[in-house]
Amino acid sequence: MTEEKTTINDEECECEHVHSDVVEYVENVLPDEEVLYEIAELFKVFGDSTRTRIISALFEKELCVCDIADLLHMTKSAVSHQLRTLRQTKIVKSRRSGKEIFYSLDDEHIKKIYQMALEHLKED
Amino acid sequence: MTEEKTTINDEECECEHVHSDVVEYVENVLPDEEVLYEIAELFKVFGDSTRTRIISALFEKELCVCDIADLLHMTKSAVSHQLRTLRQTKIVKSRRSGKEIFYSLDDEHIKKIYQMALEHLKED
DNA sequence: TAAACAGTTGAACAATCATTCAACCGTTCA
DNA sequence: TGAACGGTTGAATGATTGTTCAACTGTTTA
Repeated sequence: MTEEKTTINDEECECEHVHSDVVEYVENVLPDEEVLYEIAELFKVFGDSTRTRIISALFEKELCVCDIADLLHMTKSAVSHQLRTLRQTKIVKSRRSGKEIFYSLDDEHIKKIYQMALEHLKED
Repeated sequence: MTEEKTTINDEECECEHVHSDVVEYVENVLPDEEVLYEIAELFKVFGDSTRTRIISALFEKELCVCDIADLLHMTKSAVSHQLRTLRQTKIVKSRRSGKEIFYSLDDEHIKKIYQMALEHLKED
């Protein structure tokens, strides 16, 4: 019944009766596969409490790696690894000043998304 | 200064010179650890493309498990597992109608968060 | 009642990922 | 110049998690 991958098959869902009209409609208005993947990638970055803690700290002030490590009781290495992810996804930007490197938020949307999540959690 | 939890140590960050005033300020305005954890948990749910695909499909129409499985070319089991996560986090609700179980979005905030992410991605 | 179908569930497996550790780079300053 | 410090990086490890598989529950219907 389930002829695997390679040639994606409609019967892969093992279903007999599907609401084909509805499915077809949704199929057509659904955003591109690629966009949905990118959305997931963005949220994945927020989906770690170390990173949400870093982000919420940077809402308040520009901070160097040592500051963040001290604030979160973590090693510089662990913090640096997470900052790398945040840098690569353009959520955070950095500037060097002498030996220190200061980090701050790079995007305004980030703030909105974050605050929307807070609102959602408050309504419980 | 920051005698946190059980025995967490200030030197854990291995830093010599920290901007203590700034750190102290941020420490005081930072949301509760628990809230930051919950935010991460919420975003974690969005951080998977299977789930973003399911969510965006449910934006359009109420769908049963078979419909979703067919739409995403996945097995019913895989879809059901993800729906369970979405149900537990109150993102999705279900109603039974005969043999079928129909799923739909449970929360308005979800839509906003999702759309905010789309906006963020468009600005590239 | 029993077959058939929609959906769920738990265990197992594979992949992903956060943290640690140790070695490294870049800048300052003595 | 070289020691000292802030920060980065890659490999290794342990934990988390998405999908598969097989067995199961609940509802309909013949």
